[in-house]
Amino acid sequence: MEKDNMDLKKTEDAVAFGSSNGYYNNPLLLSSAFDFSCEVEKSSFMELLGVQDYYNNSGAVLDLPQLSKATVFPFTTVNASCDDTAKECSEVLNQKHQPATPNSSSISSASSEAVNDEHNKTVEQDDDDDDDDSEEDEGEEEQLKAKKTKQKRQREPRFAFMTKSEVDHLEDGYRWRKYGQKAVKNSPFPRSYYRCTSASCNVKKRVERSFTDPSVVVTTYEGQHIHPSPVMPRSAIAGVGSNLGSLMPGNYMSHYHQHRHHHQQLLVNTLFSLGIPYNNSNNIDNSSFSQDNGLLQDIVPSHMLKEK
DNA sequence: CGTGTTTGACCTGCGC
DNA sequence: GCGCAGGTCAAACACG
Repeated sequence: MEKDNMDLKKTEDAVAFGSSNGYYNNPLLLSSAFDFSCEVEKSSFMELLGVQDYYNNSGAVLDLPQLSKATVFPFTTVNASCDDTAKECSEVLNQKHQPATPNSSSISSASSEAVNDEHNKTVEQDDDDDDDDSEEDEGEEEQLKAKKTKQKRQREPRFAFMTKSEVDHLEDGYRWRKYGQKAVKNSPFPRSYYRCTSASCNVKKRVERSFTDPSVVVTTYEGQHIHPSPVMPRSAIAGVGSNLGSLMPGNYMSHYHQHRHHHQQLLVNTLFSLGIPYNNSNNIDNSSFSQDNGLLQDIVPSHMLKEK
């Protein structure tokens, strides 16, 4: 498990990069959270998405038929058991998440700011192994106590992605119930808090509009769904929605694989919400998903994985 | 009536 | 200790 954490930490080094390709002129900026743990996977994944061009360690310019172009940033991977304090993590990330191209486009910096800002807030978790989720629900005092302790100890892994969209709450294949809204300091746009409506699923998400670029929506997910997406298309369900991340107990997969799975799921959900088939340029038949493992290779043709 | 949203109050953590 | 900001709760409300 510790090794997994280390791997995940490495992926946190991913930086939100600006692109010199003027992607901000494109109708859609899609920035998502992927932890490409190795170059093979990264290239394969992007190839899968129909990426025409990508750069090592930088944002990739996607050339998707339905989108014109979009940019994917690998960022905001948060491991679930970082022992460091949030402060320490934030400091590290602050240093590392400087735009690679300082003179990149305005939206790039704006996005990066948003990302960094989000990231700073995102990288806060504790590693309480002594968690016992025993909660007595007798007596209001006990409830309150439980609430307090629970709130303090539990912090699910979070990650964010940014989407250029006119609507704040993007359809991602799951049903959400809004449970709060707060004004954000230094921003005219409020932050909305949503919770997955599925029983016993504690996934939350925050949605806020970047004040530096009001056309960009920053969505932050916390936790992982323990159920299939109720409204996912069959292809996506076959590829992601019904895989281990949905069907297996949370502790079955390593954190690492859970993250990978979740990021894939996020991408697929996001692309789906935008009307983009995630396998648009590949002949991936559903049979290949029948025994997936929630891993990248489950949605990437095998020949891609062989490429080095 | 069930489901989801709104919104003010409250709690918590953090910096000073 | 105090103030602030983020996050959550829950009653009231809206809507189909």
